Amino acid sequence: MRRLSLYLRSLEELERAGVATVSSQELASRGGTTAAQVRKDLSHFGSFGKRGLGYGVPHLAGELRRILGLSRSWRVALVGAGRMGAALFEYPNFRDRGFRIVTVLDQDPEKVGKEWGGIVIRDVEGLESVLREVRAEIAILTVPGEVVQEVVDRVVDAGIRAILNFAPVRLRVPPGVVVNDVNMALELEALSFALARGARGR
Amino acid sequence: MRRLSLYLRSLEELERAGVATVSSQELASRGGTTAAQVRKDLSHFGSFGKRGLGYGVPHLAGELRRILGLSRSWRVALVGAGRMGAALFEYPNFRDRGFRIVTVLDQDPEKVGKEWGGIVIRDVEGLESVLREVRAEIAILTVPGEVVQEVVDRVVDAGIRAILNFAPVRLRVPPGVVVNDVNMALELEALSFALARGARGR
DNA sequence: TACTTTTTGTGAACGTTTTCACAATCCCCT
DNA sequence: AGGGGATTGTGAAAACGTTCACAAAAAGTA
Ligand SMILES: NC(=O)c1ccc[n+]([C@@H]2O[C@H](COP(=O)([O-])OP(=O)(O)OC[C@H]3O[C@@H](n4cnc5c(N)ncnc54)[C@H](O)[C@@H]3O)[C@@H](O)[C@H]2O)c1
Ligand SMILES: NC(=O)c1ccc[n+]([C@@H]2O[C@H](COP(=O)([O-])OP(=O)(O)OC[C@H]3O[C@@H](n4cnc5c(N)ncnc54)[C@H](O)[C@@H]3O)[C@@H](O)[C@H]2O)c1
Repeated sequence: MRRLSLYLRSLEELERAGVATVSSQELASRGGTTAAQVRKDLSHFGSFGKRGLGYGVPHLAGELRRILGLSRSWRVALVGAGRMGAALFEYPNFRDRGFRIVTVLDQDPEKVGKEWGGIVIRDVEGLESVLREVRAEIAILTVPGEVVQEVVDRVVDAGIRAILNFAPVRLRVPPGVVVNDVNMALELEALSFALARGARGR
Repeated sequence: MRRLSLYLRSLEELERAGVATVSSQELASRGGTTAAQVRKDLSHFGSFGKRGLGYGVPHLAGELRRILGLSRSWRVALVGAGRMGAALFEYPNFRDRGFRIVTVLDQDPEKVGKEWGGIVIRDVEGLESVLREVRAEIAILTVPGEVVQEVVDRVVDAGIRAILNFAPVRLRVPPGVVVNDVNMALELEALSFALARGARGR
């Protein structure tokens, strides 16, 4: 359920603003959906509200964090210290939400050994042992599309079961491993489609 | 239809490999879907295949490019010359697919006037006139979440009708303007959810 | 306590998307 | 030229997701 994250984001805003309770109506308008949708989504995981009153903001936020697995922090390995990898590494928002990059790996001898904010870039050569050593649980892959499948096979071998992939390539993984893709080209093409459609009929 | 882009990507691979025709079955397995799905998707826009034979690879690729609006090139404005903006600017894949970044804008006086690969970073102060001057059609926004709504209002004023937003903020736009979000934190949270779910029941 | 107001939780209705199944069509081979 | 094998295009069925509508519950009011 992708919308739970959005609700959590709204709840955190409300928490900071010191609001005590919120109705499904209010959550819906902030999340860009409907009140019935919010209630259905939440009721799927339990009964968190009080009839006539709404949902307790800190309580619901806590429940959502628990459901989403965000009440703990996750150990993340970043493979590919290129431009995209650097942007992600320096982005503070991930760490704030419980995703800690604990190691960075690359193939380029120019980059291996360099230090990024206290973390030394390791050689991808020793990927399996490094990932086990740092007990990484999630891998973010910002390597070129030509090599990403090979890297995937190795991180899966190293025991990783969750992967965030930036290469525009469909990955093959064994059952039990979750892959999410971030495909910006696809989003741009969706815009192109909408503009082209708008310019023609409808 | 988001899947059309995926089919096109497969078709381009097949084109490079010199394959002449492809069946819905083959396209489906490459795109991670089913043969019936591929045929339904395509039949919605016309009848592009030959029964008993499959689809002509170059022909179908051409049709998909036309449908997706990729047979022309689009003029893109990049607002926010930070880390993410820099990674996107240097990424050759977008230009190859017909998205040409024609101007870059930022607020920081340190950055304004600098040159990035032949393009001078302009001051966001003059956003409306710059966007009209370069005839931008799509805006990519890589500015901080605190200011993104203000920037959106201005690019819409400047005539932009398609926006790719990287800030983790829900944008409000008038009807007729399309917004796509790239929300990496959300993708990470989906991984966290899957891992937490896997560790508990099911 | 009884009545009113508010808002949840949820079965049922509705709409959309996916899958199924098969006749129609095309190429190829003899 | 005609039959065989392959694969599309597409209605119909099934699955899935969203919206509706309302009884049940909570809290305030008198
Ligand atoms: N830059 C962008 O804006 C952008 C946008 C969308 C998608 N992507 C995708 O993200 C990925 C990375 O893009 P980028 O722009 O950062 O590229 P980049 O060339 O700047 O970085 C790639 C890095 O991966 C390293 N690398 C290569 N092979 C490796 C291997 N086998 N193991 C470990 N590291 C290896 C390289 O040394 C380099 O540091 C690509 O797949 C690209 O398609 C990038
Ligand atoms: N870096 C990442 O990996 C990452 C990941 C996900 C989302 N994002 C989002 O992308 C956006 C940019 O992130 P970043 O890491 O590049 O930040 P950044 O601070 O490196 O860059 C932001 C840039 O925007 C400019 N800017 C500020 N206000 C502006 C304005 N009003 N008009 C024009 N330019 C302005 C700044 O001068 C700066 O150059 C943020 O919204 C962030 O949440 C970034």
